[in-house]
Amino acid sequence: MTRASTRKPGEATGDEQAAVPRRLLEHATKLFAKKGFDRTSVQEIVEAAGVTKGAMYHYFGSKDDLLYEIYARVLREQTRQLESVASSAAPLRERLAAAASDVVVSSIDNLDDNTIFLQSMHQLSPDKQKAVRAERRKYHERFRGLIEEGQASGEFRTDKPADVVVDFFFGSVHHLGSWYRRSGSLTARQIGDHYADLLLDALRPPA
Amino acid sequence: MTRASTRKPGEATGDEQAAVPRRLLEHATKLFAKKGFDRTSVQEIVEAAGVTKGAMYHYFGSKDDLLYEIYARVLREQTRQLESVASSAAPLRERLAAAASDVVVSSIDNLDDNTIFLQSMHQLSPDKQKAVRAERRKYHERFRGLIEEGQASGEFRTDKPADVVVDFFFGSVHHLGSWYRRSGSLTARQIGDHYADLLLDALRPPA
DNA sequence: GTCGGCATACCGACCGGTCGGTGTCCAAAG
DNA sequence: CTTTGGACACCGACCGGTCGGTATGCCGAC
Repeated sequence: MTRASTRKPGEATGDEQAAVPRRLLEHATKLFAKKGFDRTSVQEIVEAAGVTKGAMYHYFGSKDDLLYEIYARVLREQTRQLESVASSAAPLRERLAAAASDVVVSSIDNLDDNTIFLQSMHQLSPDKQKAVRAERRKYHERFRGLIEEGQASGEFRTDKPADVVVDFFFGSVHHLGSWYRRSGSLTARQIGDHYADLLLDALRPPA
Repeated sequence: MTRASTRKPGEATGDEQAAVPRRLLEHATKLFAKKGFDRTSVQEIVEAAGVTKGAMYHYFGSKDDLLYEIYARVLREQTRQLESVASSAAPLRERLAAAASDVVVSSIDNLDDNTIFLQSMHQLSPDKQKAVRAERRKYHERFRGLIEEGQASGEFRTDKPADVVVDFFFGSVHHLGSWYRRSGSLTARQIGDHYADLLLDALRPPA
């Protein structure tokens, strides 16, 4: 209407640059994190993204779909990152420390996604929830593999089951969103290194 | 009508023993934990509790109120328990280990309340949310005090800020509900002791 | 002309909360 | 002993509003 310039779909137009699906995902993420999934209406999302419901239901099958896409993107990214660090040639302790610190930093960088994961996972439809859980599981198993490697080599204590340690650590990571504030005195990397130190030292064989 | 026996209000009647407010709280807890706060309708709660909406709004001011009462009860109990352990005469390391293990056990015993805390806290009205946060904060500060005591005495490492360690640990605790299953091979106390060990060992001064 | 890419109007379901009533018990009056 | 009155505990129909989703139409590009 008001905007008469010819443009190819998906191309930038100046103020509202990104393609429609991207904008929807972006604003949905922010709103879900701030108000929760159920309390964010589709109307709010499309208004924030500057489109209408028709546009949204043109690209996404449902409100659930939106949430699922947000999850899937984050999970893919974190899995990719872990795989890259874990399979490097560095010594085991360094690989684990890097993986631990990295996941903290990336969780802080994307605090919104993290918050959503925490609060809204259980509101997904059962089958989509299953898909997300399976992906998350793969991630945890890869991480656990690092710990088991250290237990086998004698570098890490063996009196604590590796899966308990993994759940222990990722509990901490998932909860970053509930207390970390950017205004705090510590940077994301500092927190990440602290967390990695705590994990590594907790894994030292007992005296 | 059908029940003609004389009884004092609040007294057991056989099949539906507990008083109405108690029953409401109990069933609300289960439903909130299973389906989330927003997805549980007042109608469902009162049906599960075997009463009507009129009864519920007679005892509680709102659906929010129900949630708040659930929180408050758990927080009071955990605070009481921590205070009792922390102020005992035992050596510091034992007090901290007991406090850590206890909070894990109590969190597992009341997995539902824990789940709700995680998922629904942000859906409370702002002022009630503030009240809950303040109470939670007091709890954390008491716990942090134990760690600072050990840092001052040289028993614990001082290169990690105590509040980071507290958030690290309680992240793990709050997330128990997302993975712990009663069908698993470890008892609540075993998990608690594992977690306490990990915490205490992570706090050992570095080599 | 027809097809993708939206906009707009609208539907039916549901939800939290309200409100006028009802049964029961107890205590004081007669 | 009987009556009365009213406090308490609860019932359940109902209301205003909101929400996810859909049906239909328009419009420029090819």
